Amino acid sequence: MLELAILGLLKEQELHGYELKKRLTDALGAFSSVSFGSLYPALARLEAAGAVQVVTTQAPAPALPAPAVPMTGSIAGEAAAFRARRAAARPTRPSRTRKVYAITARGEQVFEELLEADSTSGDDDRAFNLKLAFCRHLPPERRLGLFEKRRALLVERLAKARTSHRTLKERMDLYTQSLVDHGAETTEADISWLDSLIALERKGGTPS
Amino acid sequence: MLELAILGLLKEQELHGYELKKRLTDALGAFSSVSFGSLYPALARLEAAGAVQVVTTQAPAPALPAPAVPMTGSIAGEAAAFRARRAAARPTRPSRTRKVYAITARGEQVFEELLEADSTSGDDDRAFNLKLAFCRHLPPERRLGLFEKRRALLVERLAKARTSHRTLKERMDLYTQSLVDHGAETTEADISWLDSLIALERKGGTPS
DNA sequence: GAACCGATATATCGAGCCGATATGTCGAGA
DNA sequence: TCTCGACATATCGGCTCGATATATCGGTTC
Repeated sequence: MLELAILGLLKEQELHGYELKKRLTDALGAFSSVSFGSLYPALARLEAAGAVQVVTTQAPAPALPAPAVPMTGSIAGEAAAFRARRAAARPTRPSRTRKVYAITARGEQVFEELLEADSTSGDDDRAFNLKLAFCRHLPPERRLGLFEKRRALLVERLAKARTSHRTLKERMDLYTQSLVDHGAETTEADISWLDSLIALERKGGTPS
Repeated sequence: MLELAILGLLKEQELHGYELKKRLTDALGAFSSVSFGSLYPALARLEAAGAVQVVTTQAPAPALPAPAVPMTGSIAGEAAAFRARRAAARPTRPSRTRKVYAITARGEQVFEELLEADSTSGDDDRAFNLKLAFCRHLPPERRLGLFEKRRALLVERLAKARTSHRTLKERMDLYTQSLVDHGAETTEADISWLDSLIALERKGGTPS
């Protein structure tokens, strides 16, 4: 499941592990945190599978990522200005011992397989959020299929929750009842949201 | 995290592993699925820690296996109810090789510790749902503390999502933007729900 | 200028959880 | 009879996590 995120990010830009982790937690931190303990093994797996490839080690890679940091030569003062500039625009300063990864042709193939695979894990929600974050790489009809499959899953989950709530209401205490109720409402909201996504898709409003 | 659920169920009734799994997936299946691959090791851990205890093996199981347990289980499944009905209608003859577990005094202690522990895992949501399903065993003021701690976490998450959405909007495509938006709305709804739970708690409407 | 701190960067470890699978019993039905 | 599905326990490999180890670099502090 992490592979999908890694490949999705590498599809856009070559990155090293640390930066990869920062982008993952920045963009999707609310939904899923990523730890180094899973990131680095995942990168190793992908490399072993030929899906990614180390393109740079120990070098600042002058070609694309680093836009030639000017490095003002003044010695005294303006530490505040320097700090502000560093905080505002930070183009990934080069450092020693980093491994920059790039996606391979095989990796592109794996990426698409992962995007369309039925989530093997029981954690459907996280998987769908991840897929949504990268579904722009899918052709429109497959994207639509992804949305509708997700919608069907949510409808089924809602139905199960409703029958469960009806048949077990007497046995459940108020807290569990409230939990199930709220879960059902959340699922309803998810379905409505998916409906809006599907409608947008049918209209043809496909973004970049 | 599974320990909490196991102890919570065993607090109400002595059960064997298979039945334990069925009740878990029946009642909380919408939120978290439980597999044997985690259930049996968890039971072994709990037994090693002295939190549970095997009370019956090779159960002869006459009419009433559990002595003086009034079956007030609030967490029970539709299928479990069906089985109970069928068992009442026909004389149950199961079964060989099953291990019925009971909670110990030490287990009760562990249960309360788990209920109040800050979730060590990154999976806060599942953990809170589980805690809510068993929080009736907590004294009211601790229950309130649990709710308010959860509320604070959600507020923080919402704030982070909002700033993230503001600062990274340009980088994100429409799908990811929609995902973050919907996540924020869901979190808002969660906070409102928690507010209603807190209000109910302050009013003193403590159930069973 | 030395000593320290935080950010950068890679990597491993133990433990928990999951899906899949193995093993075996039992009752119902083809 | 013999197979099929439910019951029941248990293990295996794999993935993810939090914690931890290691090391460099820039900036702050004394």
